[in-house]
Amino acid sequence: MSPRIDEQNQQIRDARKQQLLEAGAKVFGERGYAGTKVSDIVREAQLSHGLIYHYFASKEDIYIELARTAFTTSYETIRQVVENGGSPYERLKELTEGIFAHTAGSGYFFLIALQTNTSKTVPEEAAAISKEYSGQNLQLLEQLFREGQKQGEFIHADPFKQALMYSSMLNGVIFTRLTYSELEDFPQVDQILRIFTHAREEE
Amino acid sequence: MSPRIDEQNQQIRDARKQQLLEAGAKVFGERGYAGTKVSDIVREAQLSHGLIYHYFASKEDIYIELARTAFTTSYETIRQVVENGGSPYERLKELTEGIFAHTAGSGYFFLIALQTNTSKTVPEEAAAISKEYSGQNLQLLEQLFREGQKQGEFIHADPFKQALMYSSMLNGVIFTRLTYSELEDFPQVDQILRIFTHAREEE
DNA sequence: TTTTTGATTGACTAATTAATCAATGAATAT
DNA sequence: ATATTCATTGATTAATTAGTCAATCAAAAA
Repeated sequence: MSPRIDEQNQQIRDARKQQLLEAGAKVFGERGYAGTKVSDIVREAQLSHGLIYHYFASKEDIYIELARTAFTTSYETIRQVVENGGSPYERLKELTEGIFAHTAGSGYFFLIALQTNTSKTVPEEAAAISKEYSGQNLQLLEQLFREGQKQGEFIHADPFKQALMYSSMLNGVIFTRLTYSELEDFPQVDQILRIFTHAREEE
Repeated sequence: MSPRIDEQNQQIRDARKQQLLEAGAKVFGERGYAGTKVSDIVREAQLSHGLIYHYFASKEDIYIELARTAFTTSYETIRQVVENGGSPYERLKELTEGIFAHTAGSGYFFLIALQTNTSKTVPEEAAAISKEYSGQNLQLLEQLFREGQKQGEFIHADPFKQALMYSSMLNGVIFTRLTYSELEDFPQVDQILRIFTHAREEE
């Protein structure tokens, strides 16, 4: 009776949706929400214009789903490392290296998170998600800095500001690296972390 | 014969153009090129929709003029400080403090320069200007790091990468500060510059 | 082979936004 | 007062882009 069984249809649907999300991540990341046309996404995905509306209600909808993914994964990444064992410095280093490794090839989800955080033109719901998670991420980092200061590994300074400084710096460096992707050994994690630690000549 | 003398007309024209450029800087900075409507600019400037086309050929045109201003002034700022007297560290510190002071209230020109550098949706001519000046700015910084390393003030590392690191970090921090503008004493310039100097406990 | 179901297409419509232009307004010399 | 010139307006047109939908296609059961 059915030309395809449900499971097969589900597989097709999953694959197409994934294809559209990946294409969306790329073009939204590169061109921003307002700068991206629906036609850009479907061209990247090599699908027809109409099909995107079979899987998403609107351009806003696909962006919101991407933003949600970006924030939940970044939060989980940070939480896992921060709640890990090891000294605060070790955890901060592991986190930093992990983030750089993760954004090495394509930082599209990073870019989506960043623009969702900062742009006034993203869908309202995405901005709301961003606000929620950004605060949580900062709290995790703040706690890490607090511990590191208590244990004497980190210099004393307002932990919240240190968390802000850390994420600012990360944003800046990752952003730059997406432009100069051919550079090897950029950035040097140890060098960056010197901002937060006590003086010591080289590692 | 003439209802207004040329000089008067010129004054009016100058004032209006300035008004539109300031409004444009604000909304382009906040919303990006693609996210900005011509109606956003004229609303901000409190002028009629039609008038913007009396002073600029197109939305692209006004953006290009803003981008040019952003890049020429940033280049001049950097050049002046870098070619100043003082040790490399002193000059780097002066530059950094100057940039933070300059972008304290509204960093609209900073934001325009940044997005012109990184977005794929800005007018082609603006992107060309950006490419030219960004390279020049980096060269100035690279030279400063080279000198600082020669004189022993700065740690040894590829001067180009240090210049990139410096500008990345600046971008990240200024960006963050535009969101958290209520923060006092953020960032601490001395703390940032520790990335580039030899170990020493506090200043 | 035929039928059925749901994915897929792309021409079409609707909505948004850039750009135009005929009409108006404000200031000043005559 | 009137005439002149140029800045200014906003309704209108043009161009772009989001979203729709009737028709088509592909795969498998009957």
